[in-house]
Amino acid sequence: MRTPAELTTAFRSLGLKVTPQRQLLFRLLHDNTTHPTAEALFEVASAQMPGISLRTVYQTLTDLAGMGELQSIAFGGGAIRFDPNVGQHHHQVCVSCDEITDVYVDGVDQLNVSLRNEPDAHSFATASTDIVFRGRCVRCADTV
Amino acid sequence: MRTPAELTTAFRSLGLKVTPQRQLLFRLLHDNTTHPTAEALFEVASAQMPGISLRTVYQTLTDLAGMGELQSIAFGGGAIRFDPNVGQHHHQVCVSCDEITDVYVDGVDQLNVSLRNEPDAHSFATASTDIVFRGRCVRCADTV
DNA sequence: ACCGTATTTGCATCTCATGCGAACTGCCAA
DNA sequence: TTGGCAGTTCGCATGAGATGCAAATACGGT
Repeated sequence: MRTPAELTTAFRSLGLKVTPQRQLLFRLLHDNTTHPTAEALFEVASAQMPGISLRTVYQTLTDLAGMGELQSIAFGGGAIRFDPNVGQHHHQVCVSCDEITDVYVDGVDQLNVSLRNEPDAHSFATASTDIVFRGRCVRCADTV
Repeated sequence: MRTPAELTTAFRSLGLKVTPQRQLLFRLLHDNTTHPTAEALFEVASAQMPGISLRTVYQTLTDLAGMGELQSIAFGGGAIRFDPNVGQHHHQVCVSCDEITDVYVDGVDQLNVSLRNEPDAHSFATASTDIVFRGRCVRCADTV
């Protein structure tokens, strides 16, 4: 997503207001690589702004996602996670500690997709491809 | 997953009982390609066995998934979906009608994965790879 | 500084999923 | 075939994640 300063301009030009709550969330999300849930972000935000509402965090996350500034991803772990990296990338998920890491993959568009009883699946118009690698991160590989 | 007959034997040999409810669910799930949610399966089951409990459906789905007879997959759509196809495959999801189709992909193991500031991501021990293609199915491509 | 409108907040509500215990039943053993 | 233990079913309560709603508040253009 864009910088807090750029988001401030973007929000204003859309008739949206830039409140202290939103500014805080802009800062907490910018360059954030932890793929936080709404609750997790709320915890961090609360530490810096006691009293901020979980509802506001949800609201702002929804707004940002709607503007294309955030990607929301649903892994199996219950809550939805938010990713300020909206570029073309994929994810590695550690099955042990749930750490999520952004990864970049070559050759995705060249994958050969086929249905079970047909030569190919060209009839489906793919708009995006999401790849999730599940396994063990370096740290957890040792502690097996 | 295996056939209802095979599952019956498998359950018995594990000390688990084969009830009419379970037999019905075995039948409804075998060769089922609709990737149903627990609720969806409950609806179909209720039609054939009025009074069956949603709780029982959840219970049996959990059991089957634990035995490796079902794969549970979390797309963004809220409820978890179950897939009796436990072979190596991936999914196409129609963003318009939510239809999910199994697809087979070549070359997954040859994908070149890299981190942002490192040559590769070999430090991560990938155990499985899940690919989701999002787009429009044949039917929904027309009705744009 | 004013005022209209967007936002924040807290609470209620909703969905999906699981915990729990009483009643029931499959199925092994005698 | 029957008895009885252990696994199941089922309904209700509970919990997590997320959203609807309305009153009070505050941003920001004028």
